Amino acid sequence: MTATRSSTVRHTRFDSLQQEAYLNLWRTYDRLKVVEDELFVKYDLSAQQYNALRLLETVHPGTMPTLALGQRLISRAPDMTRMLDRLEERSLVQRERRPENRRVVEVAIAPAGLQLLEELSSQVREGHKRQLGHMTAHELKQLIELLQAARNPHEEEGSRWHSKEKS
Amino acid sequence: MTATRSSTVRHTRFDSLQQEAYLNLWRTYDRLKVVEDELFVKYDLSAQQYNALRLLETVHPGTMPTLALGQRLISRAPDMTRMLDRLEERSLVQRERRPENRRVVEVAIAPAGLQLLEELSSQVREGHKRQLGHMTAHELKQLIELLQAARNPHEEEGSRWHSKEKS
DNA sequence: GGACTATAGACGTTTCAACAACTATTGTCT
DNA sequence: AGACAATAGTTGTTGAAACGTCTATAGTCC
Repeated sequence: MTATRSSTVRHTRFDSLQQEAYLNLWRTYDRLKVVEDELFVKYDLSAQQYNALRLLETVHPGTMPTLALGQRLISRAPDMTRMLDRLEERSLVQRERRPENRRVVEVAIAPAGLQLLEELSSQVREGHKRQLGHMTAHELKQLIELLQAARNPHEEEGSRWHSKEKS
Repeated sequence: MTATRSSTVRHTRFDSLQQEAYLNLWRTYDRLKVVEDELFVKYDLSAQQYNALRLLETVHPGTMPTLALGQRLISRAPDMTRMLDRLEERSLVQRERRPENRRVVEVAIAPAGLQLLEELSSQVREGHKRQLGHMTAHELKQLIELLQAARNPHEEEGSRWHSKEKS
């Protein structure tokens, strides 16, 4: 009687279904992140920086206060100042203080930043295809919905990531 | 005629379904990670370190070579040496070189490490409940399956994270 | 069995992230 | 108007991650 991998054994590595889900989430994120990072390192960018540029692009030619930008990033960024320092050094963004309120620093994407995004756009698209191109549209939609449901209680009510109840 | 949020508008923030899925994955991981980190900082641990201790626990009272441990962690860790330095300083693990092969360093969890895990176990369980306790078992299983499918092509064939085809 | 290669880890350095403390500016309250 | 509080960033510091290089040991092949 050799022991076969029966489905009742399946969860032995995990303490609970919640844990299994979380560790799978972590692992999956980590694996897919590798694909994305491969692309960005070639341009000396972090995913987070790319994300910031993308956000600034959406308001271009307008601007955005430093902190507002930080709050809208996917992953929380407590050190916007230095991140913007690096982007500004490379002329990817511009900063200015306006006389109306000299506390806030308004940030805008610079021409070089727009050009970089342009240059990257097709590669990023291909990267996402390499990451998840093997999944069907139906699977992806289902995954997205479940992920939203999973994090929803952890999002603030008004956040762009928060989704309201269906009913 | 006020514009309602019709479902056709839903994807405007994303370039593709793959991108939407990946960014949702990232965001969800980031949000849930916050919950876990809250717990671990109280014990001056990183999630990665906790993970390493858990792995060592599974082989206790046996040992594991440094690199093997690094490869089995959820997220890749290129600097096991110093991570183990820190754990050893706190007497959570022990290391030794054996005469059979003086290249490899065998790592074992130490009594203090076992005790720490014991101390943490219920809190970790509660943490996972706080993270995902609002999801039904069915949803969690579905999520797990989709996550596995999503990362599967990015796992090595023999990895503990790789799942074979169903058929 | 000596040269060559492969393996396992350690170490030096640079860069980033996180946290706290600090500065400058504006708003509020009496 | 002056004192106090709140807002928006900045800066210092410490710890950890990433990367490549370096050392020690073991296996392989004339």
